[in-house]
Amino acid sequence: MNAATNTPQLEDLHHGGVHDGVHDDATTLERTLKLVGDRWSILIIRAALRGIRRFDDFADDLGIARPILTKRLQRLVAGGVMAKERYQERPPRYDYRLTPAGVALSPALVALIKWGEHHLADGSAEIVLVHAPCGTELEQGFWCTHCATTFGPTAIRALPPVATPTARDRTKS
Amino acid sequence: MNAATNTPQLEDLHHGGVHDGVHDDATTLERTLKLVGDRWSILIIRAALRGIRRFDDFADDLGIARPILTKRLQRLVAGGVMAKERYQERPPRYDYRLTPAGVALSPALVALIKWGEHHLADGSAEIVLVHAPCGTELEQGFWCTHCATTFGPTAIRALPPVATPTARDRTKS
DNA sequence: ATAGCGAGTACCAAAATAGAACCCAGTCGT
DNA sequence: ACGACTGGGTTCTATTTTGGTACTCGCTAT
Repeated sequence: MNAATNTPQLEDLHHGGVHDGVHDDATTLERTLKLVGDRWSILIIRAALRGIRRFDDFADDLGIARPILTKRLQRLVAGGVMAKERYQERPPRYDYRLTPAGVALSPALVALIKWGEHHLADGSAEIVLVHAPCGTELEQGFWCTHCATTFGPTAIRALPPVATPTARDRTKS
Repeated sequence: MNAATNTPQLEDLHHGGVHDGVHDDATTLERTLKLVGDRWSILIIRAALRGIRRFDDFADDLGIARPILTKRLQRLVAGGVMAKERYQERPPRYDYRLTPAGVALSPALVALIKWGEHHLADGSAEIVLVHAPCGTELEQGFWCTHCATTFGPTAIRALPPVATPTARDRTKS
């Protein structure tokens, strides 16, 4: 097997690999990306985190075509990320707000923002994310409660919850 | 962690606050999403982290149509996430591997994986990410080096880098 | 010479996206 | 009472992006 390559050790990020041809390879990541892995969903979530709730405000703020916005919002609602709520009865009006699951996407958002600011910034960073109470720039990373230490991506390994299926092995020669 | 989920304080995630209507909103996040914000790029990066390097192997592993793969790889290369390298001279052969910037996307990947496992898992988690040295499930989050504490998304605030209102942003009010 | 490999392209059909206009229920100003 | 307005969409068409299969091209090993 091709274990222990010189690459990062995240090498088994989706546990199995060898599939009998079935596409149950629709791993959680793939389904996650189906839900939020397009050019708009993340921006919608960011807008929602900024307090935007109403259809027209999303449309204005994002510059997204309205039919697409409709579909995205529906998908996010179906996926449990946002909830549609009637905020006013008389003329029935609805808005969209993040569910706790939606707010839980913040780490991903932050990771993308920080990555962009670091690796894609034209000139200097546009924004800096800080710890609100003290104003210090926040760090994001991994830590191990057992070792009480932080670490980088190369110290990550992915395990299936129970067993250890072998890594996909495309031994050619 | 995240108390008060219905009033996230990330409300200023891209510093504008009150929106000025201008579309210089091509913020870094938007550019980041243009680069990796589709259904394949993240999966390509995951595959690369698993050690996949060659065109055909990406194609096989992901089940992506080859023309799309070509475009995605080109885009990732152009964006500095991956590098195309000749790994053999005689019949000139190239492969693609992550740059450090590409590896730096791991936090985003991990955030998405963990979110999916937590909020989208059909049944139970498919994989668990662990701290390789000790095997303990990793935590991901934010910390403040000043306060020496960890915190959740509600304690995040976004600031413009120097608090200088970058003239173009002030043009409206 | 021919079969095969690796890394793509060419070509076409199907789907998603963008943009603008339109719809509908309710409400407000006059 | 009547038209304009508001909020939250839908319909329509044009364009772009995807997906799928087949093919090419340079090279090598048989």
